[in-house]
Amino acid sequence: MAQPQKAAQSGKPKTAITPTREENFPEWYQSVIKAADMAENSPVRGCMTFKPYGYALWENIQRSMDSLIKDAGVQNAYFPLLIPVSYLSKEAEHVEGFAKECAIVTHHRLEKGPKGGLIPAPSAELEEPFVIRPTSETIIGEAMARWVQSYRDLPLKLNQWCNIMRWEMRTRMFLRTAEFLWQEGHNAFATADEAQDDALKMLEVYRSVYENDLAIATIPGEKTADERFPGADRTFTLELMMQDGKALQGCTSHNLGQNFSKSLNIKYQGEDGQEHFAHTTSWGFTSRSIGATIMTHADDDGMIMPPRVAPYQVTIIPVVRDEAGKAGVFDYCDTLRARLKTIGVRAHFDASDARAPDKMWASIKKGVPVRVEIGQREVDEGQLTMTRRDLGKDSKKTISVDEFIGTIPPLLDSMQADLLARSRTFTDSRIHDVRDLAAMRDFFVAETAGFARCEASLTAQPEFEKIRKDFSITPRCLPFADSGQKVLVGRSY
RNA sequence: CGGGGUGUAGCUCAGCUUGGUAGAGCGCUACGUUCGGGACGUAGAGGCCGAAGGUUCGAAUCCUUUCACCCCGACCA
Repeated sequence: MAQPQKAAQSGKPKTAITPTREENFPEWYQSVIKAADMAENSPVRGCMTFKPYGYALWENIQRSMDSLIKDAGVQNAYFPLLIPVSYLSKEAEHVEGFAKECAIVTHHRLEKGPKGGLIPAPSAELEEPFVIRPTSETIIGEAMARWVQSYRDLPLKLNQWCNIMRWEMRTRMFLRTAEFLWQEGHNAFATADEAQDDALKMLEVYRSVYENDLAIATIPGEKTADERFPGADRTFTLELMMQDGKALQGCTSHNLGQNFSKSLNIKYQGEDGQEHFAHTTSWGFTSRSIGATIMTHADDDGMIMPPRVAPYQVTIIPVVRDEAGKAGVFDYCDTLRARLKTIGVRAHFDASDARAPDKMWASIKKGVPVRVEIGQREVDEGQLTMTRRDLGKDSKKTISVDEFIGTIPPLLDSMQADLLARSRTFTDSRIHDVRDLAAMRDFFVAETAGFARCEASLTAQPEFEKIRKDFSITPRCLPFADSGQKVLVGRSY
């Protein structure tokens, strides 16, 4: 657990999280997650446990995204976790990048082994093993092939919320774990144009969630040929800039053309009476977005939740001096909580018997947007004392409850806007134009440099490969904003 | 999969070189005084030292094997 630094010893301002971002960004990141009680590593290799507070954030993200997906005319469905190995073989061309890191189910029963303990029963070996889905392209494609007969069956737009398993070599909480949560959309269309429009339309859904809900500035663009999904004609992405200057791929939306429909046999009879292969898209957004939210907004005192998706938007902390006054303060707090609920503000009344300062720090580390403190003083005056998490203790002020109730919704909105503006300013400030590869090399000497933007043709020069290796950088995307003429290059997660 | 590191209390770690039967801080429990940006005192609970073998009168400590995790690479639909 991160302990507060003793200011007297260190001579630095006291921070709730150690180390600080500047001292050690990766360790700071882990500490923030722990201090906010969002998640922990599980006993299972490479997997993590979403604790209630972290899962509540995911649920809020999910709720918002799900609504936008449905608005786009997509229906939710659910397909099996286990996929017959033979299905993966169907897309032999993509197996290279696809099936290597799968978990495989080979037995259907356990029995007592010779050393005690349970082992897979040799007599219960499956004739055809299953893989635990690393993505559901094949099994959904198999269904689509049966469901699509006529052009009247198109477009067919399906989405599923589920877990995925990829046996990743190196894992990091939220950012890359062996098992993770996501949604995967799989749409099929009659024409190439529709599929292309769709890939961009779903990317726009993701942009909306990142910017409007998570308050994270995005850089929409297209992946370069080297970076795109092997089975895709075109891959679109939102690249995000984290506080350490590294890129995080926020999501992907693929125009798969007819590559998958041909290998999975998704075809339809057109108005012309002829058979045609469908044009498909796939698009995914994962629980990595939580990692992005942390690395974008959190500071050296812990998490900062964007109000729109914050599990709690307000924490109410009672400050009680003696048992005699406790009931009155608690009633006052609970009444406030109830009033906030009626105006649609998610409030948490911390009635636990922890000490008031500990409750305050818990609220800070969890990143609750607004902290309210209520003691006998406030009760007597019909007031409350509030502090904004993003501005810290200097923003502490005492106002009437009525004023608070009247101003809290717009206040949360403006905090949301402030966070996005801050993220946008930061992102823009770390993008630097470079004219040539020598300038690029100079730029990346700084560990936290950010992104270099240059003519796309520069990365085709042989010397680029060397820079790429020397600094562990990759082309992140061809931003739409530059009409695909320029490329952003940076370090990434 | 290559290179390095670590497994001892819920957490972070000391002890291991020079074998002698378990330690600290934080956290937790109880009581008292406290309580508005991280309180303090007193008294407690809590560990077959990652696992399996071996050496020894005796192993957290030495040897062998094995498993897991972390960091740096490679990988990352």
